[in-house]
Amino acid sequence: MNLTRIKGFADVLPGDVETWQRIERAAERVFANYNFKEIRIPVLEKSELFSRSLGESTDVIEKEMYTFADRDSKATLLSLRPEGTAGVVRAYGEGKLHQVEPVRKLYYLGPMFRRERPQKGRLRQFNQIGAEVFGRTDPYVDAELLLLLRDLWEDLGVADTVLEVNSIGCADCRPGYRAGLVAFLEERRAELCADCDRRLKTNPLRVLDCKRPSCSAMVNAAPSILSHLCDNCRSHFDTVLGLLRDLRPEPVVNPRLVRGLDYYCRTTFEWKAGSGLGSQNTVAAGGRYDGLVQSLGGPPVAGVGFALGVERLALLRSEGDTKESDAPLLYLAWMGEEAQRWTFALAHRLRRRGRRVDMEGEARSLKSQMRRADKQGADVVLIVGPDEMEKARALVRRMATKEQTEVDFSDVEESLG
RNA sequence: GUGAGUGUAGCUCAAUUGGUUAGAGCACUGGACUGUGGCUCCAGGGGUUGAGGGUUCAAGUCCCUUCACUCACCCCA
Repeated sequence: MNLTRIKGFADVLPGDVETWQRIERAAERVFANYNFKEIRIPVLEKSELFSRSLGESTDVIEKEMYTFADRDSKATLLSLRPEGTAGVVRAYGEGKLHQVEPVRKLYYLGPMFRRERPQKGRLRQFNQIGAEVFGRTDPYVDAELLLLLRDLWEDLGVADTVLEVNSIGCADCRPGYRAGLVAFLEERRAELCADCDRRLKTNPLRVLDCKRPSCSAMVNAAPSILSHLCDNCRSHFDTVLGLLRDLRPEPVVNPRLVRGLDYYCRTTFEWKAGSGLGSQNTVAAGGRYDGLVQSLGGPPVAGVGFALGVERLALLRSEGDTKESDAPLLYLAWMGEEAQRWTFALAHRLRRRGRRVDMEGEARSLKSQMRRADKQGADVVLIVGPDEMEKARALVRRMATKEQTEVDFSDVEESLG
């Protein structure tokens, strides 16, 4: 093949699709339990929506977006969405959803696009299932989202996960903490790795989760965000933790957990896989973004949400997967053109009654047809050849028992439908 | 974007120091059984050795480029 798929874009072939359907159905079920409604939004938006939402200096905006000028207007740059929150926030404000009902619990699923180096669990077109709740500032929603995710793991049989939570404060307390952290790091600047030296200017909080041992050791001595939270953030976070006490596994408080996108405040979390994903092991992540809706021109309502990577979830449960079984298959085996015409018409009638039916299109030996019926898992094979056409009676073979009976043509539809 | 590794049939893998027509298992198709699945046996189809170029009498094997994948960074779901 000369024409192949482009780098970082994947086909999901039959056999793998079932895993996806299983995940999507489980998600739909769980979201319904928590009274979330689905929202569908475009994959293409004005670039400015993302840069204003995620932050100009984030990697996603600076070097990972698929951005281009529309054909008829060089002024408006468009981008394939790199994540879902910005678009949902936009739709929430644009649709004036807050006017009808101030609290909205929404979810979405679909492809996102980031031009990164592909590797396991990371593609340039990848799929996310995400949730956003607008209009609630209470800590109970934060906890509700995490419980919802736990329900989803349970439904899908995903074990061996770790939930890390943190609070990164709000507009009142974070600036003070940030200044203190920067001062602390400036003093030890010589010891920082090259990446962290850069982070010190662009996003100092990110120094906290540098994986290098030298930086990590230094950060241990750095001031912790959790001891600098204002009273409101402190009690919000404590309530969230209290509500999660019965979660298994119990959440790990990680004061160094910092999210990459600018809009987060207060509660942040990451749900990681213990094994099976390599270094890209975050399956779901999210947090609170109270100022975002308003900063994008919407009403002054709070927001919380998460996104989970469908590909990563699929990798976690690709082995020993219990696929949802298809309806039983009825296979029509025929010999001779007359029988073919008769079974073709019968297939049509049975399918309209909701039966899963298949048959060959070209003449094959009965043996071959039986073999294919078996391979496809048919529970019943109907055999019709010249003899049966003559007698107007079809042979019905039950595959599991090899039991074979004759049925009058006039009764076939009723007995198989 | 940086560094390293791996590319042989649909899948898992062979192929001597560079040496004949690149093999095997599984899978697929057909037959043994003129009209009966799973087991067995037999046969068949399927390869630009990822692609392009170079060295050589001769390249799956050596060199260069490129593409894809994997791992570690960066970053994120």
